[in-house]
Amino acid sequence: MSVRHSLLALLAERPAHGYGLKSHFEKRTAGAWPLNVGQVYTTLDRLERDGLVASDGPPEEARSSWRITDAGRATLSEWYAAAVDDRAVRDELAIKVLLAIASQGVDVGRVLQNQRTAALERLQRYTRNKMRLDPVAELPSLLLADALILKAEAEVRWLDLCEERLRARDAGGGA
Amino acid sequence: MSVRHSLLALLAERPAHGYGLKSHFEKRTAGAWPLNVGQVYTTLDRLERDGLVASDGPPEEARSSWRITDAGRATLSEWYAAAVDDRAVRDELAIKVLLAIASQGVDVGRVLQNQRTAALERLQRYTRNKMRLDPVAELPSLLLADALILKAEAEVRWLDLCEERLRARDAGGGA
DNA sequence: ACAGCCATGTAACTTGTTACATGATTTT
DNA sequence: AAAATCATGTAACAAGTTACATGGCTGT
Repeated sequence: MSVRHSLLALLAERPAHGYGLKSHFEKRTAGAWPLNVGQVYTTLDRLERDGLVASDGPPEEARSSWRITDAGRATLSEWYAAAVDDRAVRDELAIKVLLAIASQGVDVGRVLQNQRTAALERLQRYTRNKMRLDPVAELPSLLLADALILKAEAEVRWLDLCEERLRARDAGGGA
Repeated sequence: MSVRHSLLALLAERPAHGYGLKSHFEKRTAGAWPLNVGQVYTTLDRLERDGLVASDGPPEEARSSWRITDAGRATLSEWYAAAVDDRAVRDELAIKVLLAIASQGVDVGRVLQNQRTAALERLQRYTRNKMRLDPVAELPSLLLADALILKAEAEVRWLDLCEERLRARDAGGGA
């Protein structure tokens, strides 16, 4: 529900029209996650349906301006107050590896290596990019880079752990 | 697309019926992500529509058995070969923090602290649970615990970094 | 004039997900 | 006999996403 809540967050600061929200979202998230404009309009419709936003003047004005409602502010507060729970979302990598391990005929080592290579590439890319950032003027981009780097590092570490534990099992784990 | 591909992976080993797939999935993923049975049936219908699975004998038999098709095996191979890309999925925590930072009237410190507390709780829970596991008999559960722990640790570290950088900015960053 | 961005909107679709109705089989 | 588990399936919906049609405005 990132898009929904993000639009609420942006509208809580000031009213805006659809296209503006797209730009704002992308600026705020440092361009990491592009947002199709169409999705802004569909999401706004759904937010309006749920009473969380309202359009200011669609009758006369060409581009209607959207504003957040009280209910919208309440929903937004809940979002900010609630912690994001990783386990609520299925971890595709973990699932894939666990399935690969238990399956016959799947080259687990290959899967792990592929993923490891990709994660290392990302890691390099993020790190290279991070160096070019100004820590004060580009704080959001910097924090984002930190997040992506830490996640990629954790991923590499996990993949290494998987290989290690599998080697241990295949070596003498059963003897 | 975890569920779709997971069902393909399970059917690649042996044909099964809907309810069996639910149990297999949950066993394989160490019970971390429960799967509503209804979703298995809807997903199977969609996989059949796409020609990736086929039902064996729905005419006479009460419970039809599903098997994977050649196209299904091809799709599965692609899935195993392709690396999961973190950035393809919007990172709700990162988005929330970035929006909070740029918004006036949002207590960023509170957001960070809430999330940190929740992450530490998870970390403790996962660690406690991990200790009870047998490294050879419960390898999947162990790997899963590793994954969740590493992710939670990375999250805590990132939240600390955020606080640190924000303090630095608010202290003398602009002077 | 033309390219490119600003701007709105809709139709169609995907995956995920739940709630509900229904019944067979197994265990206690 | 009752409770639990096994088993199938459908209806409805949420959220995300894209492709397309359409037009205004701006700078070259």
